[in-house]
Formats: sequence, C-alpha cells, structure tokens
Amino acid sequence: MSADGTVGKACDVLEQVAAFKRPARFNEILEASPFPKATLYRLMQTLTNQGMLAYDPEAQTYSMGLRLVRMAHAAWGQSSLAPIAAPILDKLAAEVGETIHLAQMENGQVLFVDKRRASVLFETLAQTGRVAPAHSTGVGKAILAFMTPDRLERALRQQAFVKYTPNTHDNADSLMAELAQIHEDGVAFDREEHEQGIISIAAPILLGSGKVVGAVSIASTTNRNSPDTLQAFKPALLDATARIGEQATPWQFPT
Amino acid sequence: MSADGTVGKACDVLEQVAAFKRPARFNEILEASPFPKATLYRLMQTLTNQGMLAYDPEAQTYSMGLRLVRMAHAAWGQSSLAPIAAPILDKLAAEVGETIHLAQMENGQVLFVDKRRASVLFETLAQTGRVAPAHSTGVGKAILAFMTPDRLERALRQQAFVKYTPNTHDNADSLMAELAQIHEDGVAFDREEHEQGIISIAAPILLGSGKVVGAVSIASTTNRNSPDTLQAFKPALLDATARIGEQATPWQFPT
DNA sequence: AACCTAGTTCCACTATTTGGAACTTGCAAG
DNA sequence: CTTGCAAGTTCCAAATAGTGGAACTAGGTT
Repeated sequence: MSADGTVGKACDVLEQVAAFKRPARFNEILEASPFPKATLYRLMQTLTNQGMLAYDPEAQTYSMGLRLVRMAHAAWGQSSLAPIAAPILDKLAAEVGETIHLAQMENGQVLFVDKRRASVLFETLAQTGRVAPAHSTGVGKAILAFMTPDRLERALRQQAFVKYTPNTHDNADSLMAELAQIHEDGVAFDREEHEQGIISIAAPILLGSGKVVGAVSIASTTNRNSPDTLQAFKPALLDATARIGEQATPWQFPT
Repeated sequence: MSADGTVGKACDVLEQVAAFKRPARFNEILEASPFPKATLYRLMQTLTNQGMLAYDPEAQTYSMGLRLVRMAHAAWGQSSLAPIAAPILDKLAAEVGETIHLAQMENGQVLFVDKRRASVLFETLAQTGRVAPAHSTGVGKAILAFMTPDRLERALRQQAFVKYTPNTHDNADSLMAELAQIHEDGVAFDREEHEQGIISIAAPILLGSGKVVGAVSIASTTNRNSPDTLQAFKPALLDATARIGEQATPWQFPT
C-alpha cells in the first residue's frame, strides 16, 4: 500500500507472507510483491532472524514467525476490547445460547477480536483475527452507523461493496440510508448479507464520549431464527454493549 | 538484542511496547529503549501508521496495533501445530477432563500455542501466545529431552535457570540428568517446578523423522492429583501426541 | 511571568539500503 | 554427460533513507 521507508516495506512483506495461507516459497512471495529480488531477499532474511518470519530449511518455505504470535498476544491484551469484554460476553453467551462476535474497526474493515461459539466449544483463535468487510456484516454496519461523518466518509471510500449475496448493499446510498435507520434504532441487522443463511443482530460499543470503538453481534442461522426473533435479544445485547462501553478506557484506535 | 538495521530496531520497539502490559506514553518507552529521542519518535510514527502500533491521541499512549492480531491469525494457521492438533486436543480434553496445553519451542522458550480449559470455558487467546521458560515446565522439558544435541546445547545456552519454586532446576546438570530419563520414559513431569501447586505430565510431538516440533501437556493441581495419578493419563497423552505427529507436515521452526 | 517537562521538528552527516547484474545450485531434458 | 533453465544467493557502487544533537513548541506547574 503505502511506502514508509524500510519498515513499511518490511510490513508489506509480512502481509504478503500472511496472505498465503500456507508456508510459501521465496519465489511465490517474490511474484506477489513489488520489490526486486535482491531487496525482497534481504528483507526476508532480516525478518527471519528477527523471528517475525520462520524459515524451514528443509521445505524451503517461509511462514509467520512465533515472535509475531507473542507480540499479537500482547496486542490482544492491550489495544483490544477483548479482555474487558470477555466476562460480559461470557454472560451474554450463556443467556442467549447463540454465537457471539466482538469486533473492532481497522481502517474500513471489521476485525473479529473475539467470539463465543454457541455449542462447539473452541476454535476461538481460528476466527479471531479474521477480517470482514464493513458493509455486509451486522457489526460492520453497527460501527459505521455511529461513526463521525468524517471518519465514516474515509471508511466508505475504502469500501469495495462486494456483493456476497443478493441482499448485500452494493452502493453507498442504500447503505447510508440503512445506517441512518440503525443510528436511530440502536441495533443493526445482517439479513443474510454476507453469507446465505446467516443472520445477526449487532450493537455498537460506545464510549462515554460517544465514540464507537467496536460492536457485538449475536448471530444465528435462518433455520433457527429470523430477524424478528433476533429482535428478542436486543435488550440483552444493548445491556452488554453498554456495560462494555462503560468499562472501556479510551485507548482506542488512532486517526 | 541484536541490531539488524532499521527493521531490527523496529522489532525491538514493538517488543518494548509489548512489554508494557498497558498502553504506554512515549516517554516511558523512551526510557526503556536504547534509542535517542528523535530516532525512537520517527520509528514509532512509522510503526503507527503501518498499523503495527496504535496511538490514542486523547490519552497520548501507544499500544500494539490490530494489524499484528490479523497477522498472528495467519501465523496460527500457518506455522503452528494448532490447526492440526485442534481436533485431537478436543478429544483428549474430553477424555481426561483436565487442562491441556499445546506448546512449541521458540529459541529456548516455550510458546503456548493452544489450550483446552477443563471447566471454565474460554480465555483461550489469553493464555495462547504466552511464553514460559523451558527448564521449568512439563512441555519445555519434554521438548528439550528430544532435541538433537546441538539444538539442545543452543537452547540451554539461552536458559536463565530462574528458580520459580523450590523444585525448579537451577543448573544445567540436574536438568540434563532428568532429560535423559525423560527421553527414556517418553513423558516429562512438572512437579510444581514453575508454579506452586501446579503439576503436569507432558509428551513431545515427534515428526516421522524423529524431530521434536512441540509438546502437549495435561496439567492439574496438587489438590486434585499427584504425579502418580497423572501417570494414568500417559496412554491417552501418548496416543494424542503420536497422532499429531503423524499428521504434522514438517513446516517447523528454523535453524 | 518564568520555568519546567513531554513531545515534535530540523537538518547536515553518514551509514544502510538499493537493485541490476552476475554467480551458484539443483534438477530435468537433450 | 553437458546443456539449459529456474530458484535462490551474493556483489558493489550509487543514492536514498535513517541518524541524533540541538533547537523549538505546547501545556501544565511553581
């Protein structure tokens, strides 16, 4: 994306490697990257012996380093809502018996920071850390609806409006209309806009100052629920987000 | 630690910020870092607008950026045993009803990659990503005991032999003696060596080639169990580690 | 109003990064 | 066996990007 000197390039490389969902060969990464061979090579060497990347000499592949995992652990504990929200999400999960997501915004994209799975117990990290587009998820819309106009504008400019299902918003205008309504209502619905058969109700997490810092959603399938029945969870959901908002100190995201 | 050009410094800065377990002021970080003010300042700016750090203008604090979380998610799927081991750990957890850890080695330190909590359901990521010393944990010793001599030597050179409890090994010799015995026995015990009241039984995960890539432990408290009763879990544990080892492709750690 | 201290900017100096090209490996086809 | 090709690695002079001392600004304190 941008080019902030060497460090910026290093970050780009990390991102590239992350983009392969498996360990990748040097050449694969080279092809996907804008850097000349020698440059990329040196960068990857540096990152490798910093522990940010891991190189397997036998398979000649690079993957993300464990040092990164350790740092991310710190990140999770520090800059995210997750640790504050955890007990509240536990309680909410127990109450509603559905899958719950906690999300934050990272430049126009929804980042899932934590979740509670209804029945099957684990897999937490597997979903946590995943990114979804803002315009087609309950949490995304809940966050957008409560952003300040300028932040909203910036976020929307980065939207691609990919049409995942027939219900997905495919332009800014229809989305904006819904956002206004969400703002009034206090909760957002995902009516199979991201995935066929999956619906959710979501509410923003607001700081005392009124700043949105994230959102919580209760998701279900069309088999078990409809948007109308999800409506029943609204009080519990709003209670949870309010409590998280109260407890959140405003170490939130920049810009 | 080491100095690999700008990127190395950037990593050091990230580590510094991570070391504070809360968002930190510029000056706090400055004091803890070897870099001059201007240099640190520029580095942190770069990292911030790369999303590796997050800056809160209101509180004037830095914390780890969400971009790291996203990358770590990739790391989890790529370079760790976790996705392969997940179903097997689930089964093991159900069988033994105790807390289970999955760990990998990162230059002399044990990194917890995944866990299953006996009773309380969640908190997964909270522990996942944490680092513990190798000489005083079941998983650590299980891994060390099956390393090749040269890797072992390198790993031990980085050990500090901190004495956490009266039972902790405080020198290489006593540790080596136990490692030999563990190698023979196939499992390692942690007899309150890291934390008073916590014991565990651990077994290494071996690749077909015989290379250790990690370890699994079953942990309990002295109230509920003793090393002797943990012994009863040995078959289930060995079965689990064997199965993980079979399925693991050798994208493992470098050097 | 004078005085700190945390945070930010400046800028000449220099060390680091750059990347084209040449070299090495390892394997596969002739 | 040797020729050819592709992946990976090293070189080095040119130039860019990083350095850090010092000077500046903001905002709070005595």
